[in-house]
Amino acid sequence: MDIKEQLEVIRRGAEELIVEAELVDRLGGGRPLRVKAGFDPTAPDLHLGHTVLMNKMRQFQELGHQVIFLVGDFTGLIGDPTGRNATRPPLTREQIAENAKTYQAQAFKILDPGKTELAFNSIWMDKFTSADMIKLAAKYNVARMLERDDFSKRYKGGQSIAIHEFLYPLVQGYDSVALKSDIELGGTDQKFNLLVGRELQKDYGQRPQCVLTVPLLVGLDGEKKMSKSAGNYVGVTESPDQIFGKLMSISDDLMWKYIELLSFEPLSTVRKWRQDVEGGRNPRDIKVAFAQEIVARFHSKAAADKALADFEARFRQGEVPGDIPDVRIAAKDGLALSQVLKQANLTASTSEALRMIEQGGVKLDGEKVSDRGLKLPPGGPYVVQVGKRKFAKVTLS
RNA sequence: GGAGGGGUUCCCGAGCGGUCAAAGGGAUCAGACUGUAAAUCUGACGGCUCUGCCUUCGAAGGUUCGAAUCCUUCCCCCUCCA
Repeated sequence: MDIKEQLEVIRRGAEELIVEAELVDRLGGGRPLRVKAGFDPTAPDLHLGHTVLMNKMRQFQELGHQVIFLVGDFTGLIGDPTGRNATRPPLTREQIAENAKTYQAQAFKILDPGKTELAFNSIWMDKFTSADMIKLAAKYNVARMLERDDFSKRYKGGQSIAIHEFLYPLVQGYDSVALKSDIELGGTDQKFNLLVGRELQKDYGQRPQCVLTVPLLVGLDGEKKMSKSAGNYVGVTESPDQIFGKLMSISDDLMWKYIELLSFEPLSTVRKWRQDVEGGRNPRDIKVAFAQEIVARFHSKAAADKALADFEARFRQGEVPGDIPDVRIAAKDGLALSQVLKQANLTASTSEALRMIEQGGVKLDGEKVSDRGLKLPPGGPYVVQVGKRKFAKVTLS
């Protein structure tokens, strides 16, 4: 592939490339580039937002470059201050080892293990002496550190910045020296740290790496960035039905952003999709194809087909899904439906159950229930449904 | 150390003695519609043994027939000055 085409792939969905001319020069060098991406093993629960960066790594692999998956096991001991307004508590070695393992298992669903160099920065950092550390620290200064937005905010706000937090960007930058990286990838929030790598490489007599940042994936709500705490995420270990359903729930507009950052389909295909939709094709079709691709990536093609079939059956035909939980409730004399809903965990409270009935959101054996005082005699199983998504097969005994 | 502002239901944010389970917005959930768990519209949105009752407005006391609203003490945030 020529350099121009490579660049187009590299820029896909990317936020910023520093410096393009330098990268072009390296691509023309005829050897595979060393592509570094670091992972802080703090969050073992990966969601699609985390995979944006991995997808970019994969693209580099497909272009024939050498990708380095760097686990920041040493840096994890420091605690990355990025985006924080308070000092982050460091992890223990055991926690880090555990998290790193989970990380890798998920990462290789995207990356080609054969083309991935796994690195741990503890390998060189553990050998670092105090003198080495001071030498490293001497290469940067406080004013430049305070250029970083989160540091300067905390500094101005009179909040504490521990000295060790300054070391994080330095160590991350030194990793680039140790790995002799040609280009480092990271989220936009990592830009400062990535640039430190450039400076340090220069100081250590290396050619400074290029920097490519990718945007943070927007969550399902289309507003905040995807994160577990905001509840707007799709976890890579979630069930096929859930991944599929959640992706179908994103708005037609947001869909394009997701496809750009998450799909492996070539750009030419994506362009065609856009044209099709502009020409009147139902965006739902594209969304389905995309959702299937993602489910297949983390589960299997078969799971993706099944997720689609279940989805259509349930939402298009209003059918009851096959695998609904069985619930047994001890009630010899029968039980009010509102109580059944609550005890089967279909609603959070009795009040909510009554509301659902009043609003016509409850079905019993496929029939809409309108009597809020309805009492079920003992027996069953009753197929109880709340809304479109919550089901239970209830037996009273 | 000094001066001031504030803590309200999941979040933001009104209320400032009764008409307050507490405006409005967001989120969420349900219904309608549909091409989808898109968009749009409608409704609900503390709990319960549900035409009533119980618990909530930083915490604990107090005043009052009656307090989220007034008083006291305490805890926690924020802004400015030194």
